[in-house]
Amino acid sequence: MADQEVDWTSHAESRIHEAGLKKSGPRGRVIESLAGRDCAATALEIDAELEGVGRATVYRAIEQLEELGLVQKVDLGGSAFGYEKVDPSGHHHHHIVCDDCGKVEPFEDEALEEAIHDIHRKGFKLEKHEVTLHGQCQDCR
Amino acid sequence: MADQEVDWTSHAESRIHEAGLKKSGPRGRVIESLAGRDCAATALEIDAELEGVGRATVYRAIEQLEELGLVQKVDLGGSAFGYEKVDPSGHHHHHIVCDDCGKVEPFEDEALEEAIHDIHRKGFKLEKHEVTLHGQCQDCR
DNA sequence: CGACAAAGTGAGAATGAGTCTCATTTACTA
DNA sequence: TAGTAAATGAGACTCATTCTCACTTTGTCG
Ligand SMILES: [Zn+2]
Ligand SMILES: [Zn+2]
Ligand SMILES: [Zn+2]
Ligand SMILES: [Zn+2]
Repeated sequence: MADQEVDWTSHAESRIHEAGLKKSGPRGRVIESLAGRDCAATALEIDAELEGVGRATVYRAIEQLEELGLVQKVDLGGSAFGYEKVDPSGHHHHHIVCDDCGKVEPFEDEALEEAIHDIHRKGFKLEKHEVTLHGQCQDCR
Repeated sequence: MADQEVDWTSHAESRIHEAGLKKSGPRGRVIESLAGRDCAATALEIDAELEGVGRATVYRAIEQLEELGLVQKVDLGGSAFGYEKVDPSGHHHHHIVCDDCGKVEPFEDEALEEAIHDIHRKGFKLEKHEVTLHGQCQDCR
């Protein structure tokens, strides 16, 4: 387990405690599952991975984590959304999707972040952003 | 009806003909509906607008148009996807979504487009991109 | 013109992700 | 330890989207 995972897990647990929520095993396992990945997974993938944890609990946990800004929802082009942990430092990545086979790869780009940071919109308080690049991967050319 | 709509409509109809597809009234009405909007609508909104056109036909038409690059799918954060016409010139916009009320506004940003254009990814042929900014609109502050 | 094949269509069934309900259990707090 | 609010899991439910299928339209060829 990498340091970052430990950090995110305990960070998540403390934010949950600060929010007045109770400690719980099933939600803890959802947090662990998210901590162990470096890119997005669907709610049903997590549900399938966690035997003995109900679907409703998985969705609820993800929802709570999302409200606390600990997890973000990402559209991976398929039929289900993906969810991935949010690094408290603000460090993040975006995604490239192969529209043929569905493969998803994370990427980072500083110039892109700057361009987005410079966008201001009257009447809107901007909080986050999502960028998805679409194309074809090597295997599908 | 603006010039651009006429252009996109006939452009769409010819591309459909070129693709070996047959002329059809119901699909024509779906094309009209998309032509008449300058931002995204959901499939069910279009279906509701077009009395006498079956749901399956609306979805099929959108799918065909999407495959021909005439329409693009956009994730508006809600439960359904939006679809909007693609200008053959390549001119396009992205979206700002209010996560509280769901309001969607289009925006354009040249610096953002340049930053995206400069992104290259080994093993991927990039074809399109989607950018969504999230925040709160004035009414929801 | 017909006649044929391929594309198109609409009603409704089916699918599948996500949400809701509710009776029961668990965690904190006084 | 009792009270209270949060948490849980099974399963019912919703709703966007896809699929099926019998039937119609379109375009082509003779
Ligand atoms: Zn990711
Ligand atoms: Zn970013
Ligand atoms: Zn738009
Ligand atoms: Zn763009």
